[in-house]
Amino acid sequence: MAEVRRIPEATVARLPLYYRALLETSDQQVGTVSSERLAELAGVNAAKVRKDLSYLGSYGTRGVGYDVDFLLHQISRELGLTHDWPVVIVGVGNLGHALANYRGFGARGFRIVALVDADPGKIGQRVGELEVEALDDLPRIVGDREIAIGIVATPAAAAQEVADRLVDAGITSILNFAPTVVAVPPGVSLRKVDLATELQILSFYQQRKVPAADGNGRAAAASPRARVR
Amino acid sequence: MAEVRRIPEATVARLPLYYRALLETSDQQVGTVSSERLAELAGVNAAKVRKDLSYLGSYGTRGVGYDVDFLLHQISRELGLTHDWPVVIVGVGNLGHALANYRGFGARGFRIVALVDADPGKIGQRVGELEVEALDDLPRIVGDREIAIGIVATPAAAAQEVADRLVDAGITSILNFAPTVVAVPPGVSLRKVDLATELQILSFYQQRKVPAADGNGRAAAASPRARVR
DNA sequence: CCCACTTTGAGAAATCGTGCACAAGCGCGG
DNA sequence: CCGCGCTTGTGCACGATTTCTCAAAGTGGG
Repeated sequence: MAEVRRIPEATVARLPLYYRALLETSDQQVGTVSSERLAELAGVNAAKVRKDLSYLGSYGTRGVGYDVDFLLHQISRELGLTHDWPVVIVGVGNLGHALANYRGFGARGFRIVALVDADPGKIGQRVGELEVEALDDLPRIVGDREIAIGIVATPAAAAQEVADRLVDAGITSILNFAPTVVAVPPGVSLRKVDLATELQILSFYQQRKVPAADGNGRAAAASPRARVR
Repeated sequence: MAEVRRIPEATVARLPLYYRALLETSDQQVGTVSSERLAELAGVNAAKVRKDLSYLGSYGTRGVGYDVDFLLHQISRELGLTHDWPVVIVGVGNLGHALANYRGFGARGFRIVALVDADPGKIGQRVGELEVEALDDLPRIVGDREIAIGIVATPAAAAQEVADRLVDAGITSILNFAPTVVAVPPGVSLRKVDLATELQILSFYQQRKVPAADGNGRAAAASPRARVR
């Protein structure tokens, strides 16, 4: 078998965008899309779309475009969305609760199959279809249900400890919502979603828009500058 | 006055990490930190820390390190955290609700001052200290309370429309939680937080860890590869 | 006061990502 | 069967980011 194609990280991060754009396109009975159109839907430029897709293989047809369903299938396969991934959420506070009920995991492919919390008071509590289980049972839960992906939705102080336990239990991909840096051993993937950080980044650019605001705000019409990616 | 220092986007995205690390350090009565130590806390490498901080100015002391409180102040100022930013959340569903109650906006600097929803059934409903208001009142709300930052927590289908209304109302920074691409005019900053995308990225790397799993899972021990940033 | 040691700040090289430009390939009409 | 128009795939130049490296600058001990 051929060696595994190396796909740049930046490209991987955009594949989900294309995936979503294609899903919408597919719903509309359109047979093919051009890189131009796909770029518009995904909010990037056409050259980037073509380059990104070329890493997956030559799936387009010159003069025509990409077959929507075929490309959709290829990207699905590449992203590992052809089968379901069971997911465990640790931390059933405000955020964990919202995540558990969140229908918008958009494309399927992910299914929350366990909710875990350290607080004995929460164990047994029902959330939707699930019942909150004990943190100490993680190894059994992860093992029995063949869970590979864990979501950390605890307070910052508990995040590292929880991540460690997830890894010990056999989890190899972690999505961290706690506002803190978490370290994981090699071989374990980690991504983070951090509200405070995002707001602070916005704040940085926002601040630069108002040239001389000293305390009150809205000194002048926003200068048309600074675009955040 | 000197021209505005240009700070690379990648650096801006890391400033919040340093900020948080410094906050923790400051709590511990430590007077100075080295780039080495700061790097450890922020989960990056020391050279990067020094380069990043050097964009802000020469705030360190050779042979000693950085004065924690002084650096903290400089970064605060740079990020615009020296004053409060009022924030409006649009969409009071599961997610909006959780965000409204979320205490973990970590460092202060941001205060949710308005909740808005399009559903007449939700208007008037209380969430914490706030009362849900009508989407149509956005211009007044944003104007009166001098809000510059808006959070979109609606379903994907409504996101673009809501973003447009936010912009019309005078918002110039948007944080989008809806799983869809949103376009904004120049001069408006936009960042997104996308659960589905993050999970799909994890899935991509996760998939590559299990060499020959065809349907069942756990074919072998995870190969120690693929690190996601 | 000088020396050894530590740590920053920044030049320079290496790597990564982006966008342009265009040749190559494909479908369609004549 | 040929030529035209359209769109992909990709080489290449450029810009951004990361990493390496080391001189400069400060501290503390003798």
